[in-house]
Amino acid sequence: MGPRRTRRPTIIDVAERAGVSKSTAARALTGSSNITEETRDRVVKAAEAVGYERNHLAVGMRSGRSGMLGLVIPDITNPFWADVARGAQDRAVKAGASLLVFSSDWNPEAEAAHLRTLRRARVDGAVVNPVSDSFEDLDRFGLPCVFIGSSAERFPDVSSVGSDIAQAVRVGLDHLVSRGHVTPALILGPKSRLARARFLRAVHEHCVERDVDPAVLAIEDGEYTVEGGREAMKRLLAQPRVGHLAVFAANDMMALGAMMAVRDAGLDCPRDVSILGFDGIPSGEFAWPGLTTVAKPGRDIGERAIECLFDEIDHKPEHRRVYMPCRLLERGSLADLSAAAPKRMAGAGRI
Amino acid sequence: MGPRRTRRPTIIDVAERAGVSKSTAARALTGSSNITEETRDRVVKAAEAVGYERNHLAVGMRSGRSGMLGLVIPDITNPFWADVARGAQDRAVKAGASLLVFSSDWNPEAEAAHLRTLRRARVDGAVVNPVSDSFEDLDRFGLPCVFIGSSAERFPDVSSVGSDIAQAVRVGLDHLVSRGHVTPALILGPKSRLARARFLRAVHEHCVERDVDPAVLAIEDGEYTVEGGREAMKRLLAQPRVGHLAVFAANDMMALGAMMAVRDAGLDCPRDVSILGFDGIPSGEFAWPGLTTVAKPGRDIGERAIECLFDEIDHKPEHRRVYMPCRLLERGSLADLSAAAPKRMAGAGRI
DNA sequence: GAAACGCGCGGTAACGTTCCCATGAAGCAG
DNA sequence: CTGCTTCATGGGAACGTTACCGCGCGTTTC
Repeated sequence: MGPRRTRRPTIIDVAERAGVSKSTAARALTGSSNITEETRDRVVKAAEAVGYERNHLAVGMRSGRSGMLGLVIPDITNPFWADVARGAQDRAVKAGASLLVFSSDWNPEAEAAHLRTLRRARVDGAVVNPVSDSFEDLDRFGLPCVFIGSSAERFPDVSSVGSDIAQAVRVGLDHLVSRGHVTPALILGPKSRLARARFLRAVHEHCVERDVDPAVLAIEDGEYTVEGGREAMKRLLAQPRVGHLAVFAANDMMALGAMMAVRDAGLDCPRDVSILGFDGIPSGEFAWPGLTTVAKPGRDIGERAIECLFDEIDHKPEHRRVYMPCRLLERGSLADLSAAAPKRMAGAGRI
Repeated sequence: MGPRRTRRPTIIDVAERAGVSKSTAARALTGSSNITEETRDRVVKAAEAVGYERNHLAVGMRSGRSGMLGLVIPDITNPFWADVARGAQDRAVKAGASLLVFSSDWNPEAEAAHLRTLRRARVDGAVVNPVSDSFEDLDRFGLPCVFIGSSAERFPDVSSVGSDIAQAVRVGLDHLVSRGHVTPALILGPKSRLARARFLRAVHEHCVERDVDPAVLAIEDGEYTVEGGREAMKRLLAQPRVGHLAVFAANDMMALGAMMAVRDAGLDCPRDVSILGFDGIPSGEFAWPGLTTVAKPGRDIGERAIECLFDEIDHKPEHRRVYMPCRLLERGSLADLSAAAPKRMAGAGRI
């Protein structure tokens, strides 16, 4: 930027200008004791005068703490992970640390490469959404580490932060029931995914509590994408049914895809079909109708993960597993079939 | 992670194990010349055996290049900036560098603080979307720097990368015209914004070329938000008009808000009103109808900015101002009123 | 056959910081 | 007045790496 690209002032420059040794200058600047108030003043003034800025590289070398943290997520472009990154960033900045952010694209090799880079950069620790199945790569990391997400459960020795799926499913189902949808159909992810099993287990538990036979729930699987949701919904609509259909999708993208399928079939959401999503991506707000969904607290998860990482770095092994609560984001994709409020629906239709 | 948190091996450990001096080990590992193939092999083997990983902090100290770059954007949560960040990230990784990412929240003080942090971290340079109006903070940065975005034009001495607004407006207007909308209304941002003036100037130029009087175009202003767009569209709809209304919004959020206003008024998009957006945010895909828009190449901008930054770092002052072309993202929010293809419209309605 | 040269390698300094220890002065008690 | 403690300060080492210089050996060149 500026025309001059000159040598940056070091603590020695400061010391010379203040007429003290570099040891004294360092003491003054780090705020340690055993120093005259007058000397400290002189040093601080000198530092300002020459525009001194502590060299974090050198500090890192000397102290073994670089003040940098790593974040490895699948894709910063994905709104959920952007949210996580933002939370992590804010928390790191608050503690005076910097964040090195990497996207792995769900690719184990890229993940391993990024972890290597982080190690070489001498980060103090890292927050990772593990995509690799092999314990190998991740265990080799050898630095303080906190995992994010459901897949983290494969690694019992590592602290992890994630959303509370059981609670989220409960919130979603409670809302569905309160709107009169007692036996919603489910659109789930591929059978290979751990998250699917957890989701389904939570649904079963909820059903048992409410004396509903889980077997009556229609279930369709699909990829965690718009297309996957669209296809799954097509199959659901092809099944014989009476009256209103309610669907709980395990992912907002699938929910949006399902919404498209409803439109494709010439039906209306929420009049004919109610859709509940899961994630809380911003796109859901602009769909028509707005997608009602159970929102994961991405930002909180990011913040919390960094906090756990600090504990890990300081060898305070307190929380090993943190599950953050999700909350309902009510928009317009659910019909209200409950006996308590049929007027609202009817009214809306007739005005 | 692992139970052991032991000292990391240094190049000296490698040298000892290979039975050479650390100079030789360094030569072998940096791939420089003047070394026997056999010795190099021995050193490399030794390095692998002890699990050696070069300490980038030390390298940075010695060489004055930390291999780290900074990225300061308003908000990583914003899809456009996430896209930029992703591009920057990928390009940095490709060059073996790491990216320190910060969000400024359009707050000049936060921006200044982040720039200070980057300087202390000894990054080799930074890519910044400048929010501060004052040249002061930014000029003080004193490191190689590339700006992103239209506001960068306030700083003539700094390289910048942005989208080519003139070209984008042209693409948008050409598409509108090709669909039979010759005199679209405009929804623009606040008068205070630089981007507004640029947008409007491009529209005028286009009109002059096509012998259209720019004065006939209806214009409404609003904040760059959904609500701003909604209000602006309300005002447009309140004006007397005959037949179909076409609108070019200067921002996707505003366009989505406009779409809502159309629905609020009991009208249909694209039957009664056509809407063209500008940005290319993913949410536009899930709106109904899908939002046709002129997409900014966020990822390319990020990549290109990092490339410029490398040039800046290497003192190759080649491109000072780079404008990246935008492209049309055709979805469903435009009616086709052109004489050339009325069959498609009619056909779609009758089948 | 001696000088010159190239090449592989080792020793050392330096990057900027902080921590430990030594030094000397001042204060204080015996 | 002496011996002890206290305290501000300075000197030096160390963190891990690489660049520079010099040394010895083998090869080439009149």
